[in-house]
Amino acid sequence: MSGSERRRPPTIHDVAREAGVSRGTVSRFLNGGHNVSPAAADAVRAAIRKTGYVVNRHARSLITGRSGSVAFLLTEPQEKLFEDPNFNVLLRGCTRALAAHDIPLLLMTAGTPAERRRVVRYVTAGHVDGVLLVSSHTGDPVAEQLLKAGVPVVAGGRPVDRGGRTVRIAHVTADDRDGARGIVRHLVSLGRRRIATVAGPPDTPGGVDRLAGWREALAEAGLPAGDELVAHGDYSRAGGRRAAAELLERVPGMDALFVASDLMARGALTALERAGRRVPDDVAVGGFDDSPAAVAGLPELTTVRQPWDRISSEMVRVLLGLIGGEEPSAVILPTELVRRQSA
Amino acid sequence: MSGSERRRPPTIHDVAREAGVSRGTVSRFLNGGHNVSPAAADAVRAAIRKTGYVVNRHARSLITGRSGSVAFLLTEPQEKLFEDPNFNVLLRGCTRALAAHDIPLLLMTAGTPAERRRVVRYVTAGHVDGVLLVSSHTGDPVAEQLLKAGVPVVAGGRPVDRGGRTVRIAHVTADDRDGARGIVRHLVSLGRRRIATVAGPPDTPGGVDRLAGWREALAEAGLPAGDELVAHGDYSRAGGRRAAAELLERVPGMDALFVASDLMARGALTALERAGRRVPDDVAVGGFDDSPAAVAGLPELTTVRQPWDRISSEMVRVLLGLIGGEEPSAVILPTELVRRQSA
DNA sequence: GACGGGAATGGGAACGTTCACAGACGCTTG
DNA sequence: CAAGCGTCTGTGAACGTTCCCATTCCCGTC
Repeated sequence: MSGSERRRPPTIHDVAREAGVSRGTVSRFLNGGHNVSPAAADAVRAAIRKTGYVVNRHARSLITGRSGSVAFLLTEPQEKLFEDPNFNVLLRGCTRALAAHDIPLLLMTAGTPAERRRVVRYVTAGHVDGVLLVSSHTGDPVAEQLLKAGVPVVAGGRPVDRGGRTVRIAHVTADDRDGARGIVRHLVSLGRRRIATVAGPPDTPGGVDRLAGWREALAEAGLPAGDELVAHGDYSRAGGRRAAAELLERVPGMDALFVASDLMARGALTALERAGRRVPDDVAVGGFDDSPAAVAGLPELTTVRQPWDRISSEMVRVLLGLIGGEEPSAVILPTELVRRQSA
Repeated sequence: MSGSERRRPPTIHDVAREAGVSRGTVSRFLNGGHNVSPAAADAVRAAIRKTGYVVNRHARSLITGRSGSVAFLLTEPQEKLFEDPNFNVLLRGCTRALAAHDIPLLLMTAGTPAERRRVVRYVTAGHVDGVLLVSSHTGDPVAEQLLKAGVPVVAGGRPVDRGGRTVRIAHVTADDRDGARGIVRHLVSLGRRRIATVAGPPDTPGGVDRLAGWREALAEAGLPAGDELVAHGDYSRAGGRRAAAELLERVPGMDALFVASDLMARGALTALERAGRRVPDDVAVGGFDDSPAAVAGLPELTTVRQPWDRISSEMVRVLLGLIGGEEPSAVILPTELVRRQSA
């Protein structure tokens, strides 16, 4: 078994000979079948089956200038990939959506400056046709460089600049503000009146928009929404615990808490438990994401479901459109309130 | 900004002209620099910097027959990727290790038969140079097909056939048996005498080897290790809960429990809590993996750390060796006992 | 029956690299 | 000084595909 030679695979030439047609015809058949007679198509089909032909993507890419592959680029430090379940769900969805188009996904991370350089060089050299960009933070230098180089880029989540304004990048995102408004309204409808929030970092769209939704829902209900009711976390479990503890100290009478991510919410639950508060009796808790963390312990979290399947499939759809020459577009998808035990 | 033309990138020819040498010299410089005079090397280096040249991998691959990329292949149903944190850690490690060699990683899944066909066709067509295979189950048809086609494959974890014997695939794994023996010895040293176990599925190496380690440690200590002390889970949280509940019914007097994965252990803790058992006072619990799940709740789990960083870097090392023509080898890495609250 | 036009086909050229080979050069050795 | 050898260099060929153009064929129309 040692020197197991890999035989030279059949080429388009072999198929053409087998089918009794020219390379050109086979190539046309492979690329949509336009201007190929039914008889020729049948012959080619049979020849492909017989020879076991598979197109050589390198040769194709060399001449078309397209690689037929797409990068999934994570511009957060790599650890994030594992702390935050959302990245995983997105990665799964994109892999699946791309597989349907027979497009391979290259996984790349750009957490450090060195990685960033490597990735930018690789991508701008044309080794991928487009980039699915995932990053929760703002002012991403990679995105700018790629855009400037004319590489099709679709961001997952609303890409914002340091001022919180939307950057002109094609993107797909859940309607964070509306989702937050919805779950806070739910808390209000349960009769809660002192509703605090653990927001995300102010330099992330989730941090900004979910906080805005919270404010709006409280304003609607004529309830207080002052800054003393807001603490910021970093989307980690520990950050959620700290922020909730801070709020408990500051607002001992709070009877509900909206946390901007499920993972932080789990941390917040720990803080509430330690402080002797019962959930949901003393404090109702709402999360965001409907990530695995939502049901990874008791009580299960009432939360806002982000439509990850649709987000990932839309990201792929928009990216392929961009690659095909369409104009950048933004897609905002509705969220869904998921009621469980915590509220 | 609409019709943003991507300029034709510089080729090796441009570099050669700029440096005043021939294509051949530039190519030799790029591929190790053998037989290139220092003067020529300097000129080429400068020319590359000036032109911003990046090698066109497609053209290179076309002639070398190598793609310069590697697939990370998950042969479990995709959902597994998200339920089981180990896959994530492995994925991160492999991405990082490959990045150091400037080798892109293609993420592929082969959960369904259709996906399997697609992947096998893609890989055997030579579109990747090798495969990092991750699968916890046995009798993997993909692995066999790839091996038969002469594709370099390295498995993460011990690849076993239906009889539990090691299959002849290069692989890298933690020493599951030894790790299990170690943590069970620890339980024994705490004075526990009725030590049950939630094992993994019997068709996985983790299921077989960790169970064997449990048996051996108990035999050493002269403690009972009968089948009534064994329940099987499926590596999911819910499975762990069910199995632990079953054991509680069957062996009410158990004072320690070794669970073959952290995730299942978290489920088992839920079952113990519901049954009113205190951990670790009434029942000491040991896990396996040292995954994020271990510290994702209270009590934090005493567990067996798998050396994921080393596993992934060794997988990459072995795979690159295989690609370079070396013989398949197996690497078994030691584990480490991590003491926390649960035991 | 000549003509126009669309569908189908074949084959040369090109994509950007590596490989193999031939040759030039400089040094050591007989 | 010739021969031999290792180092360095340039050039033509090849990799397998798509693109482009020229050509043929068929059908409908004037």
